[in-house]
Amino acid sequence: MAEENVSINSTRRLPTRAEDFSEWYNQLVVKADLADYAPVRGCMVVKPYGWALWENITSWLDAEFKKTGHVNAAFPTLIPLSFFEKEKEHVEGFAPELAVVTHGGGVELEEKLVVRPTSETIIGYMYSKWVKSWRDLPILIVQWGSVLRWELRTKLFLRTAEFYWHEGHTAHASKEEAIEETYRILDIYEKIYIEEAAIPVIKGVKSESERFAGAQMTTSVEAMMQDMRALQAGTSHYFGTNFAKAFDIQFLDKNNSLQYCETTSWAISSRMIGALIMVHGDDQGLMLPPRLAPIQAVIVPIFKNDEEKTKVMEVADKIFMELKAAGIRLKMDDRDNVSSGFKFNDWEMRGVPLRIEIGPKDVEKRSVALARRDVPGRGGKSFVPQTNLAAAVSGMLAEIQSSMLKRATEFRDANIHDPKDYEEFKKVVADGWAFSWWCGRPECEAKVKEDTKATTRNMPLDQPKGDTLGKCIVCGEKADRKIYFARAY
RNA sequence: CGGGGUGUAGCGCAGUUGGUAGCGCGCUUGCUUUGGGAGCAAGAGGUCCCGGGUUCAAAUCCCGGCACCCCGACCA
Repeated sequence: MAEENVSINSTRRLPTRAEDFSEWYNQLVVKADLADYAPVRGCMVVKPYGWALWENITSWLDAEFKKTGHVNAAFPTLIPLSFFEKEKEHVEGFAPELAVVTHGGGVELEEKLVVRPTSETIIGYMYSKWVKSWRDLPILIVQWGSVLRWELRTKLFLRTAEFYWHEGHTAHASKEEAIEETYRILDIYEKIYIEEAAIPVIKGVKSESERFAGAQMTTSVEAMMQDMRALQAGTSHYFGTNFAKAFDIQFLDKNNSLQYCETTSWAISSRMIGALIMVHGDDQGLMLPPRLAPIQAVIVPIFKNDEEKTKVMEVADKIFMELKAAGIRLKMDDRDNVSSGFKFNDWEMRGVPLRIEIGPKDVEKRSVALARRDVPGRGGKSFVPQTNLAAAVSGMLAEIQSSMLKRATEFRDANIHDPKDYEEFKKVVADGWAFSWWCGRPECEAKVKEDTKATTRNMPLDQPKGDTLGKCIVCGEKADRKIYFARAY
C-alpha cells in the first residue's frame, strides 16, 4: 500500500526499538518531556520532569554519602589552564576536550582559564593548602554541579557537552584506606542502580587502557542496554599518590615524617537517566522504576457529562487525598481538553509506573482500575476495591519495582556469553557481551577493538575462584582473570 | 578533522519548466465529545539559513559563507 508518507517525527508514536534504537531513544527523551535541545552545540536543557527524576537520584545519593561521613562543598567552574599541566596523563586525557576562556571583561586574560571538565586539579590545589597533619585526614568532600567537555558526538543525557553530576574527592593517610573508600563508593553505586533504578550492574576493575586519566585504578559499574551495548554507569578511581605529588598534598604522620596523601575520586552523572531509558523503556515510551519515578501513580478520572463528572471527581478527589497521605507521589490528571485515551498514552510515554482509572462504573462498583506500566495492555489491568487502596497501590508499586529488576537481570544474563574460541567470540560481541579469559596485554584488547569494535568493560571483583587458569580468548596465552567485552556507549 | 546529507510556519515535510508559498501535526476560540491517541467550524502563525550575482521576475539558477544532522578516529 502506498501510504502517504507520514514522517515518523510528526506522529505521536515512537519508532520501535527494533526499527531504530537510536532514533527511538532520541525521540523518547523529548516526547517524555525529560529534556530538550539547547541552542548551544551539544548542550541540553533538562526539563522539570527530567530534573525531578534527577533530584530523586541525587537526594538518595546525597543521603548515602552523608551517612558514610562525606560533606558537600563547591569549587570554582573556572580552573587555571596551568593546573592541567601538572599531572601528565591527566592533561593528555583531557586536552582534546577542554573549553578555554581567553577573555574577561573585554580584555585578554594573562592566564587562560579552563571550564572544568572535572575538578581533580583545583581540588588537589586546595587540599595541599588544607592538609598539614595526619589529624586533617581523611578529607571526604563531594561537589554537586556540572562540568563541560567538548564532545564531538553528543546525545541527550548519554553524552552532552555540559553534564550534571557529583564528583567526590577524598584524601587519605594510607593506601588501604583510600582503596577501601574507592570500593565503598562503588558499593553505593551498585546499590542505587540495583535497588533504586532496578538496573543490574556489574562491579569491576577497568583495564589499564580504559582507566581514567591519571588514575592508578579505575573501578566501574557497567550496565547492559536493550541494544546489548554496555554503559559505564558510574566510576570510582584510586589515584595512589599521583595527584598528591602533582599538587603537593603532604602531611606529617604520627612519626613526624612527611607523607604524600592517597586520593580518590568518583562520579555518577546525569547519564544515569540515559541508562534508565535504555534499560527499561519500551515502544510505548519511558518506563520508570517506582522508587525513582517523580510521579508514581496518576489518577485519570473518566466521565461523559457534568453529572458524571461530579460523581467521579468526588470519589477521585477522596482517593487522591488518601493516597497522598500515604506518601505516594501522585498526580491528578483532570485536564478536560484531551480524551482519556490520550491521557493513557501520554502517561505511558512519560513512564509513570501505575495508572488509576476512575469512571462511572467504578463509582458504582466502589472499585478502581489499576493499569501497571510494566505490563502493557489488558494484561496489566486489574480492578480493585476502593477500600484499602493505599495498601494495594503501595504493594503494586513494590511489585512493579521488583519485576522490572527481574526482567532487566534476565535480559542481561541471557545476553552474556562464554564463547569457546575467538571465532565464536567475534560473533558473540556483535550482539551481546562476552565474559572471557584475558591475558592482560593491551595488544589483545586493541585487536578485539579493531576486529569487533568491542572494548573491555571491567573485571568483576568476584572472579572465578581456584587455580584453574584459563587461556586468553584472543592470543591463547595463559590468563588468570576473566573480563567482560562489549560494544559500549 | 576525513566521507555523505540537510537548511521552507513551533515540529515533520511538499513546492513541477523561475511567476510572488502550501500540506499534516501542534497552537487559539467556540460547540459537541471523553473506559485506549475525538469531531466540526472559524482563526493565528513565514527574513523560504546568510551574503552576493543572473533575470522583468528567484524558495527554485550561479558563486561564496554559516549552521545542523548522519557515518568514521576520541569520551562520564
